[in-house]
Amino acid sequence: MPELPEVETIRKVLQQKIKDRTIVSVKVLDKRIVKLSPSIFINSLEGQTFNAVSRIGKYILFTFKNDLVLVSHLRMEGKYFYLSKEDRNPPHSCVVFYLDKGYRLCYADVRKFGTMELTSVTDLTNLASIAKLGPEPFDATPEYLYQKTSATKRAIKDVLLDQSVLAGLGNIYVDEVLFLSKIHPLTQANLLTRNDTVTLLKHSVDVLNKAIVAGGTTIRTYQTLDGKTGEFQVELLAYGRENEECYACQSKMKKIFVAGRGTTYCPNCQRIKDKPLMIAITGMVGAGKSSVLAHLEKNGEQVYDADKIVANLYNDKNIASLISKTLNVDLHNENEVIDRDKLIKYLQDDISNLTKLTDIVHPLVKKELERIFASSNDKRIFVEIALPYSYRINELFNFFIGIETSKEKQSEYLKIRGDDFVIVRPDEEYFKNRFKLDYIIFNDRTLDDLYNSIDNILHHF
DNA sequence: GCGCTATCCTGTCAGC
DNA sequence: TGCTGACAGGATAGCG
Repeated sequence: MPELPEVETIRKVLQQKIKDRTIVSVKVLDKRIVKLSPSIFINSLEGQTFNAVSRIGKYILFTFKNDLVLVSHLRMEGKYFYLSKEDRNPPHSCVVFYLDKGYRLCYADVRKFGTMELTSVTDLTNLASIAKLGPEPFDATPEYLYQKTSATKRAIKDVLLDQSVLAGLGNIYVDEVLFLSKIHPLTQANLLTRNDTVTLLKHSVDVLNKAIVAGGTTIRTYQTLDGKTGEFQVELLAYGRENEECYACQSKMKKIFVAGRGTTYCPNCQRIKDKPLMIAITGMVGAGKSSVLAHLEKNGEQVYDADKIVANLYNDKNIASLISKTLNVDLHNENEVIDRDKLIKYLQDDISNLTKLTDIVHPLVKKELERIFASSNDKRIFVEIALPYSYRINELFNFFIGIETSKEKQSEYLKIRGDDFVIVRPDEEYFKNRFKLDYIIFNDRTLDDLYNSIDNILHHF
């Protein structure tokens, strides 16, 4: 996934290898890469001599001695190989440039996302892909960035990825820049201050410069055409560090999806301004989640119970109708809301019905929690939720507290409650995701001990 | 016009 | 062991 530092590293090596070399012939092995007729592409390039290799944003520009420019974008997996007579073309070769003295410049692209276009030096800035590029972070001013961010409500991560705003940053470096700037990736761009844009630009320039010195970042398959890999991955502070400790505060790094991109951030260092912290209280069935929630509420905290949200959904006529219609089964009672007895029977008839139901209900719970989050003025919100990791509901939460108890205590509790048959799945789910939790409380003593344990955690938020 | 999502594409890996 | 589906993400088309 080459971004500006990787492209710059590749450009430097290309410049050394192919300057003043002449293209004897060209073979287009995959037409999808070349954005014009292959025959025109080939005829235009044969006999041309490379003059310089430059770069704008993530685009590589091969300039020839007759004013022609080959504009190449590597997208996700594009690579150049400089090969001698004896070397075989690498797998997934798409375009081969046969050079003088028997050498070849080969473009290979596993996923065929890369592009090649032809233009002239004079028309370069009119080429659509180049014309819309914003300045690189090295050339942008805080005033420019502030003008761009204040004009949109999009998430700041989305804006920084937009090449028409700033050219050169991609998913990896945006995560790094936001981490260093202590800005949450989902922060609405128009809520940033001018000082924030100063910080963002400063860190953008710093990160890109450091990565260029390190020869780029090798996450998956990136390498330069002389086979070297980048070294910046060892310096990454955020990208790809989900569930690892934040280098600044030791909180567990979280992963969410922003603008369809995997995004890693620190929930403690990168908080959304003026928005509450969302803290999930999860854990084993019968371990004391509800007691913890009641204790927090008594102490003036804002609390919600996901089970109550579900119960409210079942009592909503529109939702009840949607559930019955989607599942194609009558679950109404005479008041047109969900009938609990019918629902339990429906679930007992076929265990796979549970998944069908949660496919409808869990996204609605997520929506309701999003609404609560968006409209709240509280400092923090606690939500008791048995399955926070399904349907990406976890993306709403900054921290997770797990409550556990001994098997003996749990069975005692379940005997009193008398419904242990439904409990297996939540506990399985809980233990599957246990390693992602920020705090775990083991509750096998008194209620006061449980309350003390939760109170001791609160000062972290 | 803005904001969001699907699409392109294939190797890799986790889960069953 | 082998199959399936999710995921990786830069750029863009298309939809509401």
